[in-house]
Amino acid sequence: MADDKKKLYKQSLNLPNTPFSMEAKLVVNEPVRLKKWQEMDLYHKVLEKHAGDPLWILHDGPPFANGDIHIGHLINKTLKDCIMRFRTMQGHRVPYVPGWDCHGLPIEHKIQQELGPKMREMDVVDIRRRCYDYAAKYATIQNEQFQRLGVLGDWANPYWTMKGTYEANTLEVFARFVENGLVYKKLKPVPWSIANQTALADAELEYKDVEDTSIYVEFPVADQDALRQVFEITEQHPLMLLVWTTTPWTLPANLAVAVNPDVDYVAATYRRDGETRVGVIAEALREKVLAGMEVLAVSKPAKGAALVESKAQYRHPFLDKKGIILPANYVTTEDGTGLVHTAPGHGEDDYLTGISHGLPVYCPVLHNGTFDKTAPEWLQGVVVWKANPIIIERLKTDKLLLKEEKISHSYPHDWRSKTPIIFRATEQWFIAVDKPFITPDEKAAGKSEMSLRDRALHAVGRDIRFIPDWGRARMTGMLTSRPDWCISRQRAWGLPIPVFYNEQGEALLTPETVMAVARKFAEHGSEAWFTMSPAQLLEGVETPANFPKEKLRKETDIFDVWFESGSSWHDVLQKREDHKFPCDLYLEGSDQHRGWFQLSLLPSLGFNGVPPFKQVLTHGFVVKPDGTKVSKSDKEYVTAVAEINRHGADLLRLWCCSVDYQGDIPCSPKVLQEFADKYRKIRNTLRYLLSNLYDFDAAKDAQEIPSRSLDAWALDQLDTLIREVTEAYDRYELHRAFRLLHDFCAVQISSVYGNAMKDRLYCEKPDSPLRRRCQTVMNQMAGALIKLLAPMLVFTADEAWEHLRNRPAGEESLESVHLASLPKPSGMQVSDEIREEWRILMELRDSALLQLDGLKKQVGLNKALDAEVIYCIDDDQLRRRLMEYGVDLEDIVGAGFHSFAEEPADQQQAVRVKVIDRRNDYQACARSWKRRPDVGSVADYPDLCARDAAVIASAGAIG
RNA sequence: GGGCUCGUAGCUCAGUUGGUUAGAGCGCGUCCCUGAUAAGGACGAGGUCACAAGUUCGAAUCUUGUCGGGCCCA
Repeated sequence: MADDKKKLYKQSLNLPNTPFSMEAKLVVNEPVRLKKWQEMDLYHKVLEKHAGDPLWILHDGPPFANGDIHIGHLINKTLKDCIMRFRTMQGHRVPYVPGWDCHGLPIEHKIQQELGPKMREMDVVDIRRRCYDYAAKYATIQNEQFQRLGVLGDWANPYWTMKGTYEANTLEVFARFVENGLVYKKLKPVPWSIANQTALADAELEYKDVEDTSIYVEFPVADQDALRQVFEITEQHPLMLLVWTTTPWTLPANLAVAVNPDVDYVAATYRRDGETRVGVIAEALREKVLAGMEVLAVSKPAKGAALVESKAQYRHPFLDKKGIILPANYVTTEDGTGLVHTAPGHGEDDYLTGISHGLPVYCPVLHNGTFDKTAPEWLQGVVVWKANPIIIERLKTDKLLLKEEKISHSYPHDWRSKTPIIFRATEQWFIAVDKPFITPDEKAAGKSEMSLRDRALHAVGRDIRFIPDWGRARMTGMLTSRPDWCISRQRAWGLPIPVFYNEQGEALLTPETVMAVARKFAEHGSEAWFTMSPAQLLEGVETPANFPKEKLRKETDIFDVWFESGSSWHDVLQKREDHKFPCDLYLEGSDQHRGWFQLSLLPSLGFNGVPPFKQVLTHGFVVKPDGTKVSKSDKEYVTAVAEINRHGADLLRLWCCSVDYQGDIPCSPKVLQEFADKYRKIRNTLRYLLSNLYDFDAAKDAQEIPSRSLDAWALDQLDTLIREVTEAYDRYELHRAFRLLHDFCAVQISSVYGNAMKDRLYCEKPDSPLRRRCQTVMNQMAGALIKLLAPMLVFTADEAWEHLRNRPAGEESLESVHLASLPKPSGMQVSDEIREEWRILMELRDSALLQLDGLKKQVGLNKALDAEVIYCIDDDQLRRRLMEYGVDLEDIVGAGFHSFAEEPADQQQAVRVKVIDRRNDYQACARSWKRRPDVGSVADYPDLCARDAAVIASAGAIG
């Protein structure tokens, strides 16, 4: 009997109900929704929806078309997508064209590996065809994987740097550089494989520990007196620079000796082989180098800078020429003598030091590793590796070898032939960074010439916004120190540099010739370079008399891939419809300060005179939970594809948005696993809201919200949330947006408001104003939350949107939340007085909860519904105001009943709250479970409180 | 070795111009509810703010250095 009644009462409640399931089943459901979006062409629908809105463009940096996407890609694309979706909802038209970097060494190597030795017999066109197919395959695979992540974009029309039109556009940029006079050719040392007689890229070097002979050589000083003055010595023994090298064979190319201007040097007098000599050496290394020798005297120290200033020259140890002393900061006192042998034709450092002081790039070594005719006769035709002992012997004969020793160090090797490489100066193409130029527009505007470097520094310093802000300093540093851009590579898989040579070896390179080739590439792709003759390629262009078309030879070098990817703004922003230049945002990992950001900035400055972007945002790198970097062989390595298949894209997206991307981003499978709780909290909160709105019809049921109510408090909290989340998104602080949203679900809704509203939602008559009021607020909450979550949880928000019965005005029929706009705050005005009341109520709530906990422990009061909350106030006015909150005063802590007492509160507070166990005083209502004095007050329903009796009575009357 | 950068509870984050006992959510522990139920609630324990000096009446916050991590160079 009692059980029957219980059942009956339960059936009379308005319990939550929704088809929006608790279990997300993201892995199963996301692909279904994705298909739906693709079928309805959501991307273009969204663009159409915003047809009249201003453009906002994020230009996509192209990932390399190689392998599956990893967690770094996932972070990058998720941040992009999230930001673009926010901008869309904010009221922008946001077209997004993804792209891929398709040329380059890694792909060429993969193909080499696949082909093995037979590659040598293959035609370059054939090899390139295979490279193309390989890149196309992975660009397509990654395309699908990015779509699976939920990234919205024009996936059917991505840019590929290897497409003919793209290549032509890159050449168009190059043509402008030629026109501006910024392209030139000169010698530069590059890693060179003697075995394969080819230049190598850095990525093709393999460092191995080897044992070499290092020698200490005495370089006789030519202006002895000048240097003696520096050290304040008077003895007339021969003065020598003591120079150390691990590559004796580069001595024939020696042009200078580098010293560190800040290091102390001394002149040490020593005896060797019966002769007394004075050697210049770094103070810190004197004892080590001269150990075992008879040292007679050591001079006062002098800075390296003083050596440079003395302008003293030295005689080359075995050639009839003089060298100079140069300053270089990279000179250390770790090993050697502190005086570094400098051969600009044989090393990167040497080269940079040399050219900055006007030295030629001299390299007497031929492509086969032998000395050429400019080398001394006794070395001509000798392979450099055989030259070491010959040179050492020669130095010994001339008594200029101080000592020799074996040294074990790491030395680069050609990873194919496994042989040590050499640095050899070869002809390379460059872009001048310091040469002033002017664009036609600027000329018309009466501006003056400026170099690429100055333009870049100006733009970075003033015009571009960096997020985080330190990106500016980082890029400024890199721009300040960067050398001219070497744009040529001696490889097969890339964009050919469109230069022709006549029989005299002179280069033909004009804007017209470049554009002629560009037209062919646009039509046939860069294959044309290999399949067509120079005459065909130059169709429509007159060549000078000394460049007869039929006698021309084609350049074999290709472009540095950075020049291609760095010209993407031209292909996408300037050539595609519905784009703009410059764009609003470039967003990549922080390694791209040196990479794509800088190498997009320079081409754009050369072509347009202005940067391609207004803002640059960078994110950090994924690290293991202990903060160290992940490698592919690591157990902590997280595969994006596997994790999406395990957890669903939304969970990973949410995780991406929850971390502060400015620094390192710790990640592991475990981290993601644990993150599922946060997703569930948000999902369940949405579910709770939706499930209490099943019978709500905003058009008829919506209520005014009185200020003195928890509803108004909740609405105000929602307004704050909307404002703060919007602001966080707007500042790209996604993790802040996430935290605000999550905490709102956990605290404001789950713990406070949702909990307090249960009694009225369930027990009141369905259409009671109290209940409808709450539903009015919950409906607002659901709408706003779903929208604010949409940029992050693209699938879940869309699913929830389907179950939202009362959508915001004007958006009722939208098929997807992604077509909706940002929620707006209710605009409700709240007086300071009300705000103070809310503050007091929340404080009292804390106090009451604490007291409830005490009663639970002391007397076993387990249900708050068995307690009464007494508000003790002696301020009549305040009491009257609080009374307006009605049942909120008990529901806010889940109590069964509340009352007021005139007991004075203590001095500290205006109001005090007292919680009393009423299990022995009142009866509990059988329906609402509230324990209160009015239970049994309606004669027909002795087990119900007055409210529930009325509800049942009216329901009975209806039924 | 250089440039830039990061280091606050187990985790993810707040900490305004230096100013009480350094906060939140999650997780964890204990308990409650069983009308959000593979849910929900309450309470509680967790921190030498990487370390060390210094400036100051007072430092998570400013300065210098040290240690450890990351990106980019060399």
